[in-house]
Amino acid sequence: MTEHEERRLIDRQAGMADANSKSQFTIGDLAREFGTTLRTLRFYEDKGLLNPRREGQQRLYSRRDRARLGLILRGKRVGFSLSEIREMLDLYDLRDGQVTQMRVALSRFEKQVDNLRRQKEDIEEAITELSRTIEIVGGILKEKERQSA
Amino acid sequence: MTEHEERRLIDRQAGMADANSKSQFTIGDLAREFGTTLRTLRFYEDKGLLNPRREGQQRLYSRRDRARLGLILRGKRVGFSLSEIREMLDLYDLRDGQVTQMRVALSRFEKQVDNLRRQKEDIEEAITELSRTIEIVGGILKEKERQSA
DNA sequence: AATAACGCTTACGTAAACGTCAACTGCAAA
DNA sequence: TTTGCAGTTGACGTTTACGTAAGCGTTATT
Repeated sequence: MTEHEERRLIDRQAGMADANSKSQFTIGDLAREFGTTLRTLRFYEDKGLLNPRREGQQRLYSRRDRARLGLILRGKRVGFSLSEIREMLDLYDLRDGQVTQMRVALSRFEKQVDNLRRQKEDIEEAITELSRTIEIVGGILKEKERQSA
Repeated sequence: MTEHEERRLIDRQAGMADANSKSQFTIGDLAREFGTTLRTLRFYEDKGLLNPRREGQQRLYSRRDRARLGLILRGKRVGFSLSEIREMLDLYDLRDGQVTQMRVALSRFEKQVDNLRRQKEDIEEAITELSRTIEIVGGILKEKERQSA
């Protein structure tokens, strides 16, 4: 079965009625719930972000795995790379009492906010530059149209 | 000579006193003036963005080439990919009287502004989400510190 | 028995924009 | 003549986050 077909299957199913009551999840369960693909989950595992147990060949995800996946996806949304996320999760596993770990995370989050702010500024500058160009080009265009009229 | 060494050479030279009086430029001239590398200029040529003439083996850039390079770099700054830039430059070369060409460019610029606005929104959302997380984590941390005191 | 639904693995492909090497050539100054 | 600087041409490497292909196994249903 190709990934494409897999996705169609995922898309057309919804019934996650008991997602919170369950304590074990298949790879398909999680893909559906979080709107990702099987490939992605396997990829994350390959990168050491997830470690579901195996029932024979099959992956079985615990509630903890599921929570980790949630953290991974949030991390992505806010612009962390997978390797950064991995580091933080590893750190989280060490739990040296959590306080130190939380402090570390906190400072990374703050740094990332700075990054995002910088990116935002870059984009704003680009918008400004492009808008200026648009006005200039637009002006010339109008001029030309006036002449040819 | 490695790229690293090349860059050092570039960095330590400045004298572009006559950059505007000249009409011919070596690859090093342009790299210095625009703050890029030789490799980059060769790469752009490879991608069909630049077409300097040759004096034997050596590349010789005209003022027109130099202007094109300026456009390329502006295009990059505002978020166009090299292939998009290439298309627009090619279009520019056709000069069907320029008006049609300018209209095409104009609409692309406007689309790109939309893209940039969207990107900006995404970043703003990320900032919001991360800030919320920071507050939560920060709150818990304070709580813990209070307890241990 | 066949098909569907779910899962598995290996492994190559993709896009973007160059960086990094290697191995030369040409020219001028010391 | 030996450096040193400037330039040349391949061609492979890098990064990120998966997509896609291909082929195979397991259950449950039809």
